[in-house]
Amino acid sequence: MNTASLGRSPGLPFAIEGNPFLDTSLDLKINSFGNPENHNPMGDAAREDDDGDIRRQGLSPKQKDIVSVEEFNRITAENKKLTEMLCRYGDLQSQMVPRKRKLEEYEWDNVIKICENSANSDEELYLRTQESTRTKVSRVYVQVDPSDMSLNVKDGYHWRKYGQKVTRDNPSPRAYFKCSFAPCCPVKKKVQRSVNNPSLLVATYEGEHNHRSPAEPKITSQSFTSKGQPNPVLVTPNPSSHKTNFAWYSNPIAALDLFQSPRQITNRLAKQPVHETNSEADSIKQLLVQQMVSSLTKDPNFAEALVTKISERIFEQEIQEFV
DNA sequence: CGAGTTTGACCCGCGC
DNA sequence: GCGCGGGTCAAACTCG
Repeated sequence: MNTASLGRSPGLPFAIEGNPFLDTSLDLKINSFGNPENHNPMGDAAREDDDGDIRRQGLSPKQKDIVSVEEFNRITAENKKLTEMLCRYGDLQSQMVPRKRKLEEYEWDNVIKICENSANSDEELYLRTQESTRTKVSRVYVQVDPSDMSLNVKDGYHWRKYGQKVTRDNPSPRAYFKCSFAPCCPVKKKVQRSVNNPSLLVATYEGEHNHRSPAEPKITSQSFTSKGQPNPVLVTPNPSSHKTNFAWYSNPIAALDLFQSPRQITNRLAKQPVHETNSEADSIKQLLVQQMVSSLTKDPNFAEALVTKISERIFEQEIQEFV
């Protein structure tokens, strides 16, 4: 079973998809977290197992050597902790089912509106990752200035362009890049303008980086407030480079503040027209879902922050309805 | 001078 | 086998 078939986990707004910015160990935890049938500490080889939990007996002798007992125990404990977090989330969510709409729906709608609403920045970045089967393939959508004809997607990595082609289904040329940060990094990416929206760059990443990100994009702390207008702005590693809206991708905890209360979002939706196509909206939803999932596994503070944020929302909603 | 880009040629898989 | 189209190579070129 590959991650592409996971879809959303039952009861959760989470979809597991490929992510060029995630390291392998994180993908392991995401798979385990998103679907119990995908516990897989060894990647593709162990993924062939049809059994449920991580089971060392499902691994080859060589794989058993690689996966130490300590590592296995550590992952198991980590998964248990994450499962508990999920249970807490599920309990909280179940309390909200009688509502007209579930919190998650409000949240996703809000994320879409935020994307639409940040058009004043130099570049807007909203991402969608699209998991392929064995090789990591993910897709990133970057909205840029339509007058900017370059096919440059700033994602923190260093790329060397090795080719450009005009494809049949799109009049815009497709640029081919290889990761040049590490000499033997196998990751490639293709960048091409969307055929439907020339201001949208579509970057397709293939493979996984075998090195750490040279510099994770950072966001300004004031870009996110739970009260004010969210305006995610990226401060790239190079201060002289462009600002990019890369925010919830690089700081998911801050992105939690993007989730507004249902009432706030309803007001927001009433004021703003929807420009997004359904597919693009889904892309953004999946992006944020993935971001949240990855952060849930990667950052121990994120799970607590998520639970806290949901609790706050429930409390806030109760207060509003009481008033 | 080194690193990155451009661009025509070439390779290869696929459908007919 | 042939043509098509996507992907890659590599020499020439550009730029800092």
